[in-house]
Amino acid sequence: MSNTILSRCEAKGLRLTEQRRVIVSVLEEAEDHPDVEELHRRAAAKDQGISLATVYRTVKLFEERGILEKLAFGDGRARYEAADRAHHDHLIDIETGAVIEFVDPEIEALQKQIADRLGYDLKGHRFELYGVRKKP
Amino acid sequence: MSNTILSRCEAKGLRLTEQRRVIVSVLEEAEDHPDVEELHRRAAAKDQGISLATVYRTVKLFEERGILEKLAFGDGRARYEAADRAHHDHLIDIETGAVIEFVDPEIEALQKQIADRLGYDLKGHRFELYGVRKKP
DNA sequence: CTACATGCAAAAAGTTTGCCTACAC
DNA sequence: GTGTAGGCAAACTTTTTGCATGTAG
Repeated sequence: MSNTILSRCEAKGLRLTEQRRVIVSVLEEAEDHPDVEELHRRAAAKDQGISLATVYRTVKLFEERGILEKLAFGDGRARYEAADRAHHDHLIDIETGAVIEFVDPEIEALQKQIADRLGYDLKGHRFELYGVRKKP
Repeated sequence: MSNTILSRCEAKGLRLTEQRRVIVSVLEEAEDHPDVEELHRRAAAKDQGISLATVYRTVKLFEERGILEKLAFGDGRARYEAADRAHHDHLIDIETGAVIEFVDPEIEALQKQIADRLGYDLKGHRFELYGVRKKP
């Protein structure tokens, strides 16, 4: 089974306009966590006519449909990443804003235990650590 | 040693104006995670003349001085809590926005291990889990 | 053909700032 | 008395929305 953002859009019956295809390709290619303006910049580089409003409407739609996840890292901007990726967590550098992804099997297991204890289901959960780079 | 927000303001030599005293008392009394508008509402209820701009300036100042921590839970608003409280983490209910605080010694230890491995110092770190309440 | 998506510009919502007055120290 | 804080309103930033037009299915 294909797990691309595009295939998930098709599976949900979303209308595949030119603009959405471009935004999807930008998302597929992104290896970082661009905010909406950055997504727009990259999309507009591929296809001039895309408006910022369309990018906002598209990421919001994709989030509602479970295709993207919205992240909030404390600066005032929303960031998005594909929701179907293997689960991972984030370490955010307080000073530079850099985001490091990591996976730790033990912390994954603990997350489930804690959520269970509190009566919660970790649908779309994530783990965010905020720190500063150690001086060597 | 007293660890109230007020005593930390004094320790940092901050000028204690009437408005700051009121905002501090609102923060001391808060058991939830009010956003800035809600802080302003509560502060204005105690002392009419406090402006929203002052609340913004005050929480920003307190954050810079390490007295408060800024939280971002995905809605577009900043929330603050006292930075000197015993460390704890947050479980955020995706559907209702409710925030549950919890502490787990194992996850605390793992956080430090992971940060160490990645070369980070967990200054002002926190742990946020996003989930949905289980249907019974 | 028709419902839905887009562009543009205006409006909202949240936050910051300039300027002048007021007050803590 | 002096430098810093506050009030007010304007500005800024991020996000949403109304409306007329375009287009995917």
